[in-house]
Amino acid sequence: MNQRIWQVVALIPPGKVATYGDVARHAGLPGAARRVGYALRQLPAGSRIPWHRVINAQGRISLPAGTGGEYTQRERLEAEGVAFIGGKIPLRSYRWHPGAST
DNA sequence: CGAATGACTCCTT
DNA sequence: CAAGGAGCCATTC
Repeated sequence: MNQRIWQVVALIPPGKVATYGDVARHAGLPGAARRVGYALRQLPAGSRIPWHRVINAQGRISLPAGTGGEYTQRERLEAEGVAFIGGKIPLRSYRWHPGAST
């Protein structure tokens, strides 16, 4: 199941982001946004899963401060071209749409 | 099986 | 915009 979520997260294109709810929905788990966070938490350190492209519906980083994860995620996103406006990401522009790549 | 928890989301005030 | 409450699903004890 986690693999299911990781798979969806893995196909998120760079420079774009998706919300937990969106990932859950595309993973076939509508309403399981929490499951996404849970799965990402179980995500191995050596995984190639761009978990940093997953954020909450507020366009903000949900990672708990103290683990430094919030910092890493922001750094990675900015490195991919994602901008933090007012401390958050404008989902209106960066929200990932499956199949909308081309 | 029952109760508690969590990288969540939506609605109302 | 900020804060509070309820719903959601799976994992863990």
